[in-house]
Amino acid sequence: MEIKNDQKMELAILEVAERLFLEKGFKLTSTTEIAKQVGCNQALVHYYFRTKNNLFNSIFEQKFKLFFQGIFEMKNLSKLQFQDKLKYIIEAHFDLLKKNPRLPALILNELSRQPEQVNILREKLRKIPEELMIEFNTELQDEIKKGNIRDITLLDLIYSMIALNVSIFVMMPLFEKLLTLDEIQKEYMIQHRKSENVDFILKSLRP
Amino acid sequence: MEIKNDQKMELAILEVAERLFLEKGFKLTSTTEIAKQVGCNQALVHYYFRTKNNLFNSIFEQKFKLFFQGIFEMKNLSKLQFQDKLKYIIEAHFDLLKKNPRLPALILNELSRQPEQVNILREKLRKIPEELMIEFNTELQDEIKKGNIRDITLLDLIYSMIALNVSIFVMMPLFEKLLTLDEIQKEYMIQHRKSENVDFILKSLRP
DNA sequence: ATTATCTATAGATCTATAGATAATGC
DNA sequence: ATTATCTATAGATCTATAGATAATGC
Repeated sequence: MEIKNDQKMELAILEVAERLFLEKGFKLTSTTEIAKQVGCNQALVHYYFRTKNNLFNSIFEQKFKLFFQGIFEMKNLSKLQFQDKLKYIIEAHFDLLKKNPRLPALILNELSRQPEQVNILREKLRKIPEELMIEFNTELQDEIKKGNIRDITLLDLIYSMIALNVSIFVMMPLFEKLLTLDEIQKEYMIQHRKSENVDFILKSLRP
Repeated sequence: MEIKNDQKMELAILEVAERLFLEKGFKLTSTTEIAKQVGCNQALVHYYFRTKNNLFNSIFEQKFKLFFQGIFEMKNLSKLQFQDKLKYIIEAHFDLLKKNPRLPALILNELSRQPEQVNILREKLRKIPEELMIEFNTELQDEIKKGNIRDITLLDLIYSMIALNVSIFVMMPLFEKLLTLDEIQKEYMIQHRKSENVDFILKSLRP
């Protein structure tokens, strides 16, 4: 159907698989359907990746890393004052989710499969945000001492951010079904949520 | 294996099915496994419910109602002042989730199946909380006018409550895997989260 | 020669039903 | 007689592989 010349077949399989795995999760995605949507036969999927598990893992690992390291990837924010920095982080986190709206659901649903895999991921996680978290935490404690924000632990703050940010994307499919939203309404809701989350958190942190 | 005399078989099937559907969702739960865990043969599951869909729906509908009407079921709270009432509602919602920790995931994952079902559920939803929401909303607007809390819409407030409350239960399986929590740590986290959510919301609502 | 793609198929599911047998209620 | 339970099986998947054929790189 499509023109898939050269060595692009492997990439095409990866692309379709990524989309389907994000949509339906591991078990509900069949190599048969992947092949159908790619436009090749089902055996070819196994030719390149041998097992469905391999195919899934090569996608999942990369997405998993993206999700978690993205949280604390604050580049050159050192000049900003704390409130603005926090606002920037919340918004960056939100934007990351907006670009990968089905990612949280995938991680939450699929991490229970494969207990061995969890250990590898745990290690990968541990390395990434350690220094950044410590750095940000000292800043947070400074601001609390200075009386600029109320007393709160970094973990409680992060939880609130993740909960508020992730929820809109996790619940959006439900809203779409129940409220029959069109694209414009959906986009509006998402934009509103972004500013509202920042506002809600900053207001809660007032001394 | 177990003693299943009398007409208790149907109930036994429902119980096991409920647990498995909540654990694994519709498609990943087989009538074969339900039967195995009940201790009967697979045909019996179909004898009582004919199709797997029927079995699922009879469970899902009831759970779905439970989840949504629970949010606004504030009994004799009229005497309390607004802040305390809000605290009570947040905690009641949290407790409901604690009793049904896998329910949100089920609803989020399974509502996409069966578009016909959605309409029925939408109707059921519409009736329940209408008056309660209006009543609570006027109270909210009163408090804002009196200057007791900052300006916020009811929907934004409800979103924050649901997002903060639901997230801990949706994310808990992930935490358990990644942080290898035992039951005591888990219970502690949940209790902490309950009081923290109330605190976070009330602090954010200060004028 | 090697690599990519295809056809065909074995072996595991899983749902739903048909038809036999056991248990129960008059 | 009716209802509950069982055995057996048809028909749909689905994953993974074997083996044939086509395409590509020297």
